[in-house]
Amino acid sequence: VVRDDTLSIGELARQAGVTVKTVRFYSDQGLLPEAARSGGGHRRYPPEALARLRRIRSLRALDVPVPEVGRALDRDDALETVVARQLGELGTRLAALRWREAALRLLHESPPEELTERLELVGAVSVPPSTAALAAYWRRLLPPRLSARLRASVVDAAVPQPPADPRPAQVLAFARLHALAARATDTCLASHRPPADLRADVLYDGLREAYALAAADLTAGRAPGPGPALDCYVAAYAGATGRRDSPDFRRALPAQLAAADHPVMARYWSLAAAVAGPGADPTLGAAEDWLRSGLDVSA
Amino acid sequence: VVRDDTLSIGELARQAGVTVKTVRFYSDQGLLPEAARSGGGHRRYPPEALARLRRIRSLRALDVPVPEVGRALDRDDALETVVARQLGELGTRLAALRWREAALRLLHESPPEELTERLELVGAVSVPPSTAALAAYWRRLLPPRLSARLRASVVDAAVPQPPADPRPAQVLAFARLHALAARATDTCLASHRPPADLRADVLYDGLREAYALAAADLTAGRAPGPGPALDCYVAAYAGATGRRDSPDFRRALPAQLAAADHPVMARYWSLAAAVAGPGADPTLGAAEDWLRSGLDVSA
DNA sequence: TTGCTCCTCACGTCACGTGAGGTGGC
DNA sequence: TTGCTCCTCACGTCACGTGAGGTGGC
Repeated sequence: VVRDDTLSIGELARQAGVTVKTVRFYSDQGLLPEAARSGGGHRRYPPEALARLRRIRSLRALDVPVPEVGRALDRDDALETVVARQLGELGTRLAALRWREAALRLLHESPPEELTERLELVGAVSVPPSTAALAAYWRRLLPPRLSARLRASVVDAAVPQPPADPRPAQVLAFARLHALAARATDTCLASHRPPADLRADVLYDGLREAYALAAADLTAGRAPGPGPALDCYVAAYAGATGRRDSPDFRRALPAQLAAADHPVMARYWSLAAAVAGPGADPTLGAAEDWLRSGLDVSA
Repeated sequence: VVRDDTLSIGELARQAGVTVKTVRFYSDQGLLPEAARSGGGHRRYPPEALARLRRIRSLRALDVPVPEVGRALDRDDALETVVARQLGELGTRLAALRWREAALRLLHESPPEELTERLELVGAVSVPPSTAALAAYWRRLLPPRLSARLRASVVDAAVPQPPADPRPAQVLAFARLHALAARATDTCLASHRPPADLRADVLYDGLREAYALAAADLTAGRAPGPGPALDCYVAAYAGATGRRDSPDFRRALPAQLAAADHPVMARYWSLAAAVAGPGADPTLGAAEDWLRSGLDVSA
């Protein structure tokens, strides 16, 4: 009797811990070489097929797609490459799942009478969440004459990043921000545009610096008041309207600022702070508040 | 002209932020009521359909399956129930994804020469991981005469729970434990069974108590030595063999224990500790070590 | 009349699982 | 001879997306 070291499909499946159907599928896909068929058409596998099948199973257990498993086994792609790619893939899916879990937890913890409303609120934001709607809101809000560089930088600073592993409260805040931005109509936004003779680039360049200084003051716990941040803030408004910083200018500024205030901005910044969570850097809104308080204090 | 307040499928889709194909699909599934068809066969939707479609989209964004969405909308199931069920569903999937991510990260951080071996190692454990193989290992390891209650309690204490959000090192340790348990053959296990005249229930009941006391001592940072834990430990062995605690018995015990030692147990317990992670309760193995050191110290 | 919208099939996705109906091999 | 294994179709899964080929409606 000639000793045959090939394996039947059942044998192979059992030793690798998969079903016969699965082995048949891999064979049909060309992932697993059949040594030959027996007289009756039964598949016979060479002994190396077991190790190969185990590697297929290992990669599949990590959810590597079947075609990619094939490429990894046949050395077209290195194992390292496949692992790295799959890690990235999984990161995306994890982010989406974490967001969904926090959203569901929020609903689960909501009082019954708010459930329907909150479902609509969180259901309106995509999963994983996108900041595109908020960025669009800001682009419409900013003066049209602003340079592309400053526009991008302001949008970037004003739009909070959704956290990677959010708490339910952060999901709610983000959803509310989203709704706020979606409700803002173009006419409503246009009515709050600054006057046409304003030098937008001068203003926003100055504000950017002022906010950065104020944020540092805030983080350091300093009380609002005179200082480089406030000087920079006032200089931005003075420069933008072709004037100079002076006691008179400073006295008149708060009323002008208040007149240009958009009523929902306070809500925007408080929601943005809630999205970022405790311990995050101060928002532009918080910096603005700190600066205006400083203006009042020094008056 | 009669004012018609129905919506076309395109209108409806746009306002709800989904594709026309999707609306068609929901309509065909009976999720969305069509008011009627126009002369040319075009679907017309009543105005309430928009709110309904938005709710469908919200629930689908949370990955609630379509049939379940239908039940939630038609009040067969309360929204709360659906949310709770989906939260559970997501928890399971998150656990699996977190495990996979840690496994992939482990492979990603592995030196190239260990990659293949580790892939096989972690690929052999199911995702999410199951403790069934480890429990089976312990059931084969324990004396057959042990009562079901004690058997379950020992297995429970000896098998580490895989962490919900594992670090790569914990995945590796769990995979190694798994391989260790899988490699243990029945004959290898049988050769380490205790003698037949041993009163297994007396021994393991006593050991359970001794380990609990020793674990508390360990957690409190107490050095090995005489005390209630050690008394309990010695009493368990004495009682199991029909003897009494005595200086002679204590002197002879270490050699007997060493003779019965299973060579891979030290590795088992160190892996089990690695699976549990830093700051976890001491393993039974750590308690055993502490007790044996106490025996040596007091000799 | 010209685009745009809308219609209905039919098929694809992804990795197998589930039968049905029949046969090989110890 | 009796189970058990193995074979090949064909179809199902889940929530749509993608065409093809044709028509309605402003």
